[in-house]
Amino acid sequence: MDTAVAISPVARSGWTPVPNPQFRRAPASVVPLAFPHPGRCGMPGFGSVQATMVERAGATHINVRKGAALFRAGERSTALYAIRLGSFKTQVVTDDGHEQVSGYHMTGDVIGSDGIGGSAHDCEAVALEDAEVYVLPFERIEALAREDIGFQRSLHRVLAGEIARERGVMVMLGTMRAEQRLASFLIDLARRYHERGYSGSEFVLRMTREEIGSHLGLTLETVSRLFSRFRDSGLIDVRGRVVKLLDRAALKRIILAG
Amino acid sequence: MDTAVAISPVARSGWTPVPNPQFRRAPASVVPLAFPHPGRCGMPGFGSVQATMVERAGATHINVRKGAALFRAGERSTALYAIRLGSFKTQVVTDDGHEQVSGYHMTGDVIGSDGIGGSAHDCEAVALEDAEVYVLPFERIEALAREDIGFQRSLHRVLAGEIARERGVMVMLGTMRAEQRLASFLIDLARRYHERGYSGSEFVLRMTREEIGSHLGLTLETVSRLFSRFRDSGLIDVRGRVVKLLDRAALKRIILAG
DNA sequence: CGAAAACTTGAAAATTCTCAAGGCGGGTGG
DNA sequence: CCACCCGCCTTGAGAATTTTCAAGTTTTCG
Repeated sequence: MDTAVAISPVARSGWTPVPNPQFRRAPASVVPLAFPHPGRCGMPGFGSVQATMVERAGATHINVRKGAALFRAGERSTALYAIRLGSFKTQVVTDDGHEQVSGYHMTGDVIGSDGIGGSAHDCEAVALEDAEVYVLPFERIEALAREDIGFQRSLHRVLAGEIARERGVMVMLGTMRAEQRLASFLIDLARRYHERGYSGSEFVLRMTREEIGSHLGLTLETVSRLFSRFRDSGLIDVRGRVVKLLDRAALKRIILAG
Repeated sequence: MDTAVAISPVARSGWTPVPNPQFRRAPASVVPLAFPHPGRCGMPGFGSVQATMVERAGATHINVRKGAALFRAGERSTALYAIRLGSFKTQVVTDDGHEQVSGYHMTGDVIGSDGIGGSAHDCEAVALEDAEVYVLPFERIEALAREDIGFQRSLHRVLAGEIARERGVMVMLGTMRAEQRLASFLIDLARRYHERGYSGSEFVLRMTREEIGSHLGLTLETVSRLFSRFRDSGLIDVRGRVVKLLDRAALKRIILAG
C-alpha cells in the first residue's frame, strides 16, 4: 500500500527534480486551516466507497508537484486516481485554447473517471499544491469489479457520483447569477472541508480568482468584486485566499433567492 | 427482444389511457424530416456499444407517451434505458422549483446512467414525443458486466460518454455567449441527426423555445431573437420548429470566434 | 530586494433579462 | 364551417447584470 512508485509526473511539466526528500512541501499558509497534514486516521476524508477501492485495488501511490499534471487531455487513460493528500483542479481545454475548470478535488476524491472504458481523457488534472495520489489501474479495477459484486457496486457509485457532480455544476452555470454562484461555491467548499474533519467556516483557497472565475463562468474581476461585496455585507471575512464564513445562513439564502 | 411489457408509464402523468392500439402517434409534422419511422435496419442510430448492450441484455421494451416521465428525480433507479424510437429531455428540478434541461436524447442514446450503482435518479426523463425504449435492468447489466469483459467495457464506455457529454454542456455554459450557445446547439443536433442517417441540414425541433433556453442557460426571448438574427443573416431558415441550416461553416465560425 | 503574479477597484460598454404587447396556428366546440 | 381559445412564438424598449479596459496595490517567490 505504501510502495512509492517510479512514475514521475514531474517530468511532464518541466519541473526541476528535487534531490532526496519526497518533494518540497507547499509553503505553510499563514492560517493552515485547510488541506493540512495527512490526518490522524491514515486516510482522511475517504468515504467508504473510495476507501474500499483503495484497499481492494492494492494501490501504489505517486507524488505530484504543485502545478504538475497528473494526466492530460487526449492521453490514453490507464487508471483512476484517489487523492491521498493535496488538491487538484480538473480543466477542459477548448479548441480555441480557452480553459474551463470543471472541478476542484480534494483528499479522498476520485478523479480520472472520464477515461474509464478505454477512452482518452477529455480533461486534465493539475495539482494545486504538492499532492499524493493512489493509483488504481483500470485493469485491476475492472478485474475486481468482475470478481466482486460489492466492489462493482462501489465503482458504479463513484461513476454515478461524478455524473451527479457535473450535473450540479451544469445547473449552477445554467440557472444562477454571479452572487449565487460564488455563494454556492463557498458553501460547497465548506461542506467538503467539514466532511473531512476540517473547519467548515475558515479555510484557505488553493486557487486564484481567475481559476474560481473559470469554474463559475465568471471573470476574475467579477469574482474579486463579489468577495468584496460579501465582505462589506458582513457575510464573510476575506484576506486574499484566507476565507472565513461569518453568516452561512445568509449565504444559503443567496443561493436560493438570488 | 420484442416482448412488450406491462409497465405503464402513462399512469405516472395522468394521461387518459388509450383502449387498444399501442399508443397514439404524434401529429404528423409538416416536414417530417427528423425522428421519422423506426428505420429500415431495425435499430436506427444505435452505436455498436448500445447495440451490444441491447442485444446482450435481452431487453424488453416499453412505450412512453409524449409528456410522460420515464423516470423521475428521487426514484430509486432500476434500469438503464436505450431509446428505440422517439426523443426525450432530461431535466433537473432544483430546490426552488426551477427546471434546467440537462440534455436532449434521441434514438440510440442510453439514458438513466446517473442511477447506476443503486443511487436514486437525480434528474427526470420526459418524452418529447411518443417513444419506445428498451429496458436494461441494472441487475442484468451488472451480471453481464461481471461475466463478460467486453460487455463491461461497453458499459464503462457508455458511462464515460455521459460524463464527457455533461462536461461539454458545462463548457458551453461556462465559456460561450448566447450566439455561440445556440450555434453549437444547432450544430450538435445536425451532427446527431446525420449520424442516424437523417438529414443533418433540415430537421424539426421537438422542444419549445423555453426548453431550448433552459438547456442553454438563456431565456426563451433570447433564443427567439437569436433564431431571428440567424435567419436575417442567412445562416438558417426557421419557420417555427422547422429548421434548415443554410451555412454551417458560418455557424461553426460563430462557435469558435463568437 | 526586486520582478512577476495576483488582486482590487472604477468607469464605460456590451450582453442578456424583464416586462409588455401582439401575432400565429391548430384544435375544439358551437 | 367558423370563431374562439390557448399555448407558443416574436419583437420592442428599458433595466439589470456582467464584461472589458485600465490603473494602481498587494503578495509571492526566487
